Amino acid sequence: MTVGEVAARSGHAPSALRYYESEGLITSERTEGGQRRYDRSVLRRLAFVRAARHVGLSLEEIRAALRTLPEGRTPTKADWSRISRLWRDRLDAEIEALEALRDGLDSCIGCGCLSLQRCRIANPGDVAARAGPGARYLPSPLREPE
Amino acid sequence: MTVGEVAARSGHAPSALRYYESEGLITSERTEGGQRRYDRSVLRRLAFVRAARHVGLSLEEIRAALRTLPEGRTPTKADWSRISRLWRDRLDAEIEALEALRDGLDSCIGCGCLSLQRCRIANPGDVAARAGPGARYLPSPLREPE
DNA sequence: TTAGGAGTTAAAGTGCACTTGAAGTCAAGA
DNA sequence: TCTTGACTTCAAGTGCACTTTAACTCCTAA
Repeated sequence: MTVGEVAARSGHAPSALRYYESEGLITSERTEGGQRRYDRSVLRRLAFVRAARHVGLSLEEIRAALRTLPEGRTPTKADWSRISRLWRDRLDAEIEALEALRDGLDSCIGCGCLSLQRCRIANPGDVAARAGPGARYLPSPLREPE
Repeated sequence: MTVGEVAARSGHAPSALRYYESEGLITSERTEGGQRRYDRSVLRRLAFVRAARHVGLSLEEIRAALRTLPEGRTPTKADWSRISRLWRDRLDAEIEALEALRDGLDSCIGCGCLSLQRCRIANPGDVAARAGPGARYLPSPLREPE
């Protein structure tokens, strides 16, 4: 498949495909003339990339996840499943944080207080405290500013 | 209050305070010598800014929200409450989208399929379709790429 | 064979939300 | 008064994830 075909079928822009390749997320063969030709399997990788982006993973993290795919053989369902199961935890954590924020709204901001010391919304260290060294890539809405 | 004091008490870096002022989110008086002096009310505005950022609002949106505060009089609880009630809808939408994604994981990616045409995770147009012209500022994990 | 749509590269640009740096000024305590 | 830490501005830099541009080459249908 050509870049244009993959772009159309995957929904990623051609420039994004080249970028992903430069970042080591996907690979391609080349024709004599130097044009890219993709294996069908790239579509699944790209689907994974898109889904992972939606879950809030950075390209860095996605690259790390894709690196755990087997080199020689075609990835199986179990391979993809193993990788994507990690998202579950992440999503649960995000949902939990958002729910805490939402419920806090009713009791705290909903009442108009916005107390600086006590309010967990205005001062969400406790809600997002997990965003320590190990949580660099939490999606921005939940990430604690420096 | 000086910049340093506000920074310490609000948790925003001094550079961020200057940036917010340049962006019209907060204001300050000046001393004879040109240094900033802040009113105590700026702390509440900054608390609002921080909370709104956590909810995923852009500075542009926060500025718009702050513009609806009364010019002349001190904002009341009702004023803050009115503004922050909008977040509730946003949070609900986000939580809903994340839950759909999470539940989809179990049935779809959990099984390893990642089907391009049918999978709502790999191809989340239906989940995130709301990210049309009016939803520019959905937090990145839920925003649909162009 | 040839026109022209599709592809190539490297480098620069974009947008957001800031931070950093340089060079200089202010203000408060000793 | 003097020192020194805190402040000032403006411009440039940062990080992520790409997109755009320019100048050029490839490949396929007519």
